[in-house]
Amino acid sequence: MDEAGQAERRDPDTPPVRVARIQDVARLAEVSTATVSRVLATPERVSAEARARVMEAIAKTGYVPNPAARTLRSQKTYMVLVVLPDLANTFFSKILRGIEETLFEAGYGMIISDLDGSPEKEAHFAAFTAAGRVDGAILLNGHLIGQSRDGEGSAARIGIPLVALCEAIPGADIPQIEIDNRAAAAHMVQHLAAQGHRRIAYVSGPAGNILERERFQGFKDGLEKIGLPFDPELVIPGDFTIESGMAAGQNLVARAVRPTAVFCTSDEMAIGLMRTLLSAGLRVPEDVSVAGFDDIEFAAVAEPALTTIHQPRRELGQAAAAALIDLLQGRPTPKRIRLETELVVRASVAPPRTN
Amino acid sequence: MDEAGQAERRDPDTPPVRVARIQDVARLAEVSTATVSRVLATPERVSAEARARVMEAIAKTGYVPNPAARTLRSQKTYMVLVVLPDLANTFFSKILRGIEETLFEAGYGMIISDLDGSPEKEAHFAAFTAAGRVDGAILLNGHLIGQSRDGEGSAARIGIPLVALCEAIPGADIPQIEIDNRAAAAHMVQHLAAQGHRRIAYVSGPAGNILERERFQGFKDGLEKIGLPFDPELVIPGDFTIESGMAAGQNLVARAVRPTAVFCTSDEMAIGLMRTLLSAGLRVPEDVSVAGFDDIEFAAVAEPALTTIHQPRRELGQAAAAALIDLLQGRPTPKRIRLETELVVRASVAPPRTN
DNA sequence: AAGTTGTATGTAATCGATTACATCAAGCGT
DNA sequence: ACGCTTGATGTAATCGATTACATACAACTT
Repeated sequence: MDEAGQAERRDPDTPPVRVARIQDVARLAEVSTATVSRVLATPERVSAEARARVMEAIAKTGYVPNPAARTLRSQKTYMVLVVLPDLANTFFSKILRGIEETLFEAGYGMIISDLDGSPEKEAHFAAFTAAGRVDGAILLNGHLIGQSRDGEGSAARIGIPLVALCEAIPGADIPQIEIDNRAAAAHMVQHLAAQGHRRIAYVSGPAGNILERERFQGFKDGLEKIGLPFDPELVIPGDFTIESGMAAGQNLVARAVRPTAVFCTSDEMAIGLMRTLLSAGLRVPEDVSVAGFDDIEFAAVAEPALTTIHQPRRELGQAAAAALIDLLQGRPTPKRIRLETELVVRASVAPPRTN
Repeated sequence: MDEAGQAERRDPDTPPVRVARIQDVARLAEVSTATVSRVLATPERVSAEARARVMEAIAKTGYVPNPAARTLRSQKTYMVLVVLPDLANTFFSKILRGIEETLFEAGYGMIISDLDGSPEKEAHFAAFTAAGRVDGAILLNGHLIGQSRDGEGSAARIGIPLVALCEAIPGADIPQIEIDNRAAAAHMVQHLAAQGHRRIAYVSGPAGNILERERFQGFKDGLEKIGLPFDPELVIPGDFTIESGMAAGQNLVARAVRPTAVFCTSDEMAIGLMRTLLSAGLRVPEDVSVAGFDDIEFAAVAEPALTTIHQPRRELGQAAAAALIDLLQGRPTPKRIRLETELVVRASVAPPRTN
């Protein structure tokens, strides 16, 4: 025999936990291991009597199949990788919960990878998937793993099922779950215009980001629809974070001629921006109206409460997980799912002063 | 032979990805698989020449060890389970990031389980750990898996290394990483008193929660130190959520005699409470001072900016992960690590009006 | 020179499931 | 009654690593 057999794992006072193996169940139920395996995988192919005996033996022994052995043989991990750019970002947490819920119900576990802007980590996770640690992946980061934003990727070749969530991945032939960012942004501009605003600033997301591009397009669509010219002076750079929102606020405060409304492409930026405006003695919405995007929890309790675009985050997560599961189990999957957004009107937007 | 050999995974247009196996590396390097394995695990036990050949073969083939096979044989998963009560709670995200960072550097992956208050899920994850899917677990939920808050648990018997983070687990002989909630709460009360407050309300966490118990003790400690009587009337129930903070705000608004300061045991409650007060026409801090606990990102940008207790969340996560890794690798681990908190003074607390 | 020790490597058992294939009995058509 | 299908079950190969044990050889001792 090998080694010390079933030695305790660490030290003598830890009871030597013997987990039941399929052999133990088979012996107890007086069947072969094949039958036990079949009871779990394809119960209809086992006689009722044998099935009952096996089930009883499983209950008695507390048998749980060893996932490593199962994976090794069947090449299925029942694990899904979720790749996201920043775990600490509020926006993702509710999405993650939606994903987790749906995966859990289907018997899948979730492994999270926070890319953290590090190519090194990305390479690691590319290897991760390649090594067969997961059956599939949900990508929230807007590009394939191991692929530069514009270059050729390796993840597609890895050949595990992928689903893109929120940030569509151009050119990738995988299911995309998203909202209509462009239409939602246009909608917001129209709302601001309907309140009487004519000088509307735009606080952008990070350059190159697909959400940013779509929302920016929507911003311009909105201006066009209401017959306003696009003024590059009114575009303020941001990157979706609170800090960049505060910086954008400084930018505004420093201006001689200020816009009457500011459309921030994330709630975090809107809240940061409002903070700066208020600290500088400007009032929202009396002096400047502010609108956000996402409808995170804090949007409703900000002061003033934030007018924004509601994204069904939990549902987005659920839909992505469901799509991936369909893919994994060989069911047909729509290539694109678009969930509805909603304009949420709160106190941070009001008609401009008419003086 | 078995089945269809190395058939493509899904459909014919997916290139049949052949991942290199240890055999392939061994053949290419003209050594046995044992030597390849040793190069990876104990390079010092392999001659320099053989090692070089193997390394080259690994690079050439892009070999990555199959984790399922490795786990099956060695009983090590290089996976850690993180159990938390609510993934959607802002408070946890930065902690998770700290955990992930440290685990990643040590070559461990992270599986997240959102308990979501469901005993069913808990049972599932107890089985999860029992089945050997993870080497260890970090518990943020304040009790052992599969154990009721006061009852006997099964997780301890499962025998995998555990670490408790934030919510100490009384009676469990495992490393606990936390802050001194009691001292921090007392500190805040003293700060409020130093500003001149004498009627200080307390918005509690969920009943029975260990954080709540400690902070409540600290609240009473603080009162005692400054010679104020404890008044049960000034305790308002909450559960750490924004919503409960808003409800607590209603409670205050409805009172004839209001406290001059409110200490909320979470920032989320403080922000919700301020929302309600402001909506009711009360001013913060002019009419009521408000203090929080945690120092989440939004505390600094709230209006008014929130005075609170800063918790080093990332560091807490890192410390917990490091402790678990020590445990997993057989190094000695301190039974209790307490990280420092800091009182962050912002605008939401001011001296009470003297009229 | 024989014995001892140590180092490097190979051989093959092993981890615990899944599953292709073999076997066997019962049911059925003719 | 004979062959054939169908259904239930068992046997054993297999997944891809790790690692106990065996072996081979070089370097020292005495």
